[in-house]
Amino acid sequence: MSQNRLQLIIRNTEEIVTLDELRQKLESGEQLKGYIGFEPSGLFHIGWMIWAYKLRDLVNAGIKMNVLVATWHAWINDKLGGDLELIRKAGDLTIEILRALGVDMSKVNVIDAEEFAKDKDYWALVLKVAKGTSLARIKRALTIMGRKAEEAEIDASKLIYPAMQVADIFYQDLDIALGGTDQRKAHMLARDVAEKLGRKKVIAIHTPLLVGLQGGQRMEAGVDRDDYMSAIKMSKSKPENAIFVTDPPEVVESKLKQAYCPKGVVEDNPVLQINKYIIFHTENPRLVVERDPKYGGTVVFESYEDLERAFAEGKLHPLDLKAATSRKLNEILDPIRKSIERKSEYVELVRRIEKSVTR
RNA sequence: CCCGCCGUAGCUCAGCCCGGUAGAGCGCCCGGCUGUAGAUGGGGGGCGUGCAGUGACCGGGUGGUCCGGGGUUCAAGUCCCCGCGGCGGGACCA
Repeated sequence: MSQNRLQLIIRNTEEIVTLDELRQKLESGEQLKGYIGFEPSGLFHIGWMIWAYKLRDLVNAGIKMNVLVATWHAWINDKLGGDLELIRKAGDLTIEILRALGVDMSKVNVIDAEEFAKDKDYWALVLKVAKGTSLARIKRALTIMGRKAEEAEIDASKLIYPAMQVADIFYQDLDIALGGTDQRKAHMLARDVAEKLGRKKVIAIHTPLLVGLQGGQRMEAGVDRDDYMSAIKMSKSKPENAIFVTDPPEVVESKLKQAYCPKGVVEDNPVLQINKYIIFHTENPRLVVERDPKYGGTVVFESYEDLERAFAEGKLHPLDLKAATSRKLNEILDPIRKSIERKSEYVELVRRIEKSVTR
């Protein structure tokens, strides 16, 4: 039984830090607490489904999960034009989509980061964390440092961000922190500082990240304004880099059609990755490729490995792969779209967020 | 979590590679130096004492669980293993 729980927790993850600790905690039989934080920075893109499914797994494995709606954090990172009200709403929408994705939200504790910010003890923790590390270490944990951060204008609040992330974890007194591998730095900082402050050392569970549709860059919800401007300048027909769960079927189709997917190339191939991390992670992990008999006829892949091999060997044409992927992905997204469309306020909200991100 | 560097006197570090009596600089303490106080006829000087001051100065002195625990060896700061602590870097993608 506990073996099954462990399997449920670790399947489809990129890494567990550490597996031994997780195994021990599970065996201890105590009620474990975990969390995932997300920045309401735009629409829910399909890359987020990876951690959403993992959240579902953790809930089903009996872990008491908190979902932290990181409104302040998003605000610090200038998301959605720094409009805190809109950030809050985007958070609500995300929660709604998690529900639609099959996460049992009745068992999940949704927390607004603003609740933390109201408590002076929280800020005391932030300071203690800051005291327990070095400036160099904090800078290293800065996610935005990745890009052209050297020149980028960076206000001082962004230096506080990592300390807040660590304080978030301590404040909730967690056993498990869930996130994409981009959260690794923050989680590791939390583990290091935990030793110093005599706090619980969280187990970090990291899910893989999806590359953007153009390959290379990661699928990012809040498309950078400058990037976007230069993108539309260069070419009007250039597809956006991400597929959102709220995209209509034909948009999904057209985005995928234009996605980076050279024949036989596996590396950084977004279409393959969608199969690997989403389609083959569902309860129905198979891909049906319908083809004209003159191209070899319909094939069914029962495992991602088979699919990748066929593609690498050139036995599967990118167009066929894209078509099949669109069909399957739309099948998966359909119930989510429907549940959002049922409420006109959400439809309106999607439109607003869309505008705000890209403007 | 992974990798690397570091941990030796109060402080900054050398010594470790190549095993054989633990070092330097700074600091600290004592003195050298300057000033000053002090019942006696006046004046001068010396010494001792107290107090104060002073220097990239000169003497003299003070300095150590060599991070901890094992191991190898006749002998460990030095070599090997396991830890702890500090720092820096890495960690999907760029």
